Amino acid sequence: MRVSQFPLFTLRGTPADAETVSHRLMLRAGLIRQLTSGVYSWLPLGVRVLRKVERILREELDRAGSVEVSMPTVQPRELWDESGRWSAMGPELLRFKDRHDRDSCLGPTHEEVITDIFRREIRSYRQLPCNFYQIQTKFRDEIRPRYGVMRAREFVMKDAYSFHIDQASFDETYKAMFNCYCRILERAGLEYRAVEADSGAIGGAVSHEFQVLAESGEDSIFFSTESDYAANMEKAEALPPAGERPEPSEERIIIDTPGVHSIDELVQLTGLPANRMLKTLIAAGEEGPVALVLRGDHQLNEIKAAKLDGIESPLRMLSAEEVKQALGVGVGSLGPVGLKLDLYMDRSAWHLADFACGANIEEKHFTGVNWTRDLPEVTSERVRDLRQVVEGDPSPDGKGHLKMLRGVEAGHVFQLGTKYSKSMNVTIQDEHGENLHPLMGCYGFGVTRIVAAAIEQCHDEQGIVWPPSLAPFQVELVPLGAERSEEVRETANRIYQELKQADVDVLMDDRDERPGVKLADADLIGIPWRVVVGQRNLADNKVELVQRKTRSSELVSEQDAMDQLLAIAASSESRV
RNA sequence: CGGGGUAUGGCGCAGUCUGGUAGCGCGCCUGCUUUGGGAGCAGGAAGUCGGGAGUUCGAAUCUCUCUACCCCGACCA
Repeated sequence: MRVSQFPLFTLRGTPADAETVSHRLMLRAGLIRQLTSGVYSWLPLGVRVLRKVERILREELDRAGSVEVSMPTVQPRELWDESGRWSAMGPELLRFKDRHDRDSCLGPTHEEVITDIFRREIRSYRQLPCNFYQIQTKFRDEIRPRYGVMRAREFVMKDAYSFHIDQASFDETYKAMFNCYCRILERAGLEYRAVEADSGAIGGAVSHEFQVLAESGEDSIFFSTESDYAANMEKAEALPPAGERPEPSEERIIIDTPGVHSIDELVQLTGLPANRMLKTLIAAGEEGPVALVLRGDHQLNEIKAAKLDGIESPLRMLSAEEVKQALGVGVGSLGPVGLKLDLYMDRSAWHLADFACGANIEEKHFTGVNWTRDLPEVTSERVRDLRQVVEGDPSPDGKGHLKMLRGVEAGHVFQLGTKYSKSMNVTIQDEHGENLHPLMGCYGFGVTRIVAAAIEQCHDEQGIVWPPSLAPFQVELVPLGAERSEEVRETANRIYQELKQADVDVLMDDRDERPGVKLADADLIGIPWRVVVGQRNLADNKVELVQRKTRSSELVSEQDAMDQLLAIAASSESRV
């Protein structure tokens, strides 16, 4: 393409609203423009990147045995009533009425529709397993869209759904899809980790997220220094501390702690470390408040807490006022001693001896407290893993220690079990003529999001540095001063034609702009290879061949440049 | 939804406190010069100051109200 036919829409300045690198660069490079909150148009250059992503997805999904379909965005309420999600989804589901006053919604995901297709069309176990995917625009009315297309309300997702007669069949497909996602991200040229994830309300033991590593990622992922273990923060298990709990060596004493309402303040006042203190949090329970006791330096993992027996669902922590009202003491002075509530203790908290904690008396704390000696009624029966892991914790598989990285969730694969096949009354006859609810798997991948994630991971001061497989073009041809030099013009046109004939994706910047403008734009839009044709080097029969990633450049003959580019194009992933 | 902000040519902003009829930089258009890292000079186009209501002789500026967008928290591809 020629820029005169394929406008670039690059921006010199930085839009004020864009905070993250990828959002800024996507606007500056002319990939996207915002229409309204969380809703973006894709400009020509951006569309080409989307097509590259989609192409990889289609090839790999086809290879994995998934079959492409296309389902509607507009969906009738009745289907969602069947699955129960019309009421369960909440305001994230964008609802509207059509002209006949029928309730409808824009699909945030397509379990209902695919299940409906399945139950109408599939009758026999002989037709299983089956696996369908689509690449399609989704709408979720996010409370707070942000970071450009990273968390948009309207976005493109690849969603796939599989159906199985038994667990073995599901496991096989799950594994195939897991590997498929690994291949996709490898082909995209991105650094990523597949991590164990919590499957949330959907249930099912198996769930993995595919996290593209990036400093600015919204998710924290933990991995072992010495094994394959990797999990997101919600899921990562905190093991009990090693060894036996030390014996008590201090007397319990009560101290005045005026003005102390937090662990930090207690550390200040007493000089004791936070890891020798307890913090006591109060959650709403089914039969009154429940206390959750953690070590002072640890954070509650709300996903883990939500799964405790007797805890109100969804998890709700009592406000400071509610605590005061229920217990007659402020949140800053709570502790397990003498607390007449159901307790859950974190493993690390349970391992402490001679610790400090609130005395359940306003502005008083204990020091030298010990579980069994001072709290004989509390037993290990209520000890759970409640906290968030931190770097340096032992890996849950017993090998090595945990380190943390930030990631952007690009994909998520998990099992739905019979959630939809039951609620939507889908049955399949097995070989004995028995009717069974098929098992389902579902596999999501953020198409628009991964473009942002790729830029988060692949950029420098000057702009985007596309992995070749995602780049909108393979080669950018930059003639300098073509208006003044017939030789430049002819050489550039010749290279352009030859590359096109060789089926190399080439963009020629044929604008009548100064060299600086063209080169700065070339850096910004990040095409992997650049050929600069200028009078200066043509005098020596040379053109300049530049690699965007390394910024390394060499002066070569036109023929050498062609040979190198054709070799690169042939070996890389970057053809459309 | 709670908390905090912003709204003035295409983009980024000043002007608002202290009311007097809109300005700067970039971009855009024309011409001349320049031409290997975001050119120079000259000329030019472009704004119902987010909407509505009010106060006032007079409102971008003061008051009320509505709306949109952004940032911080819970959701998720």
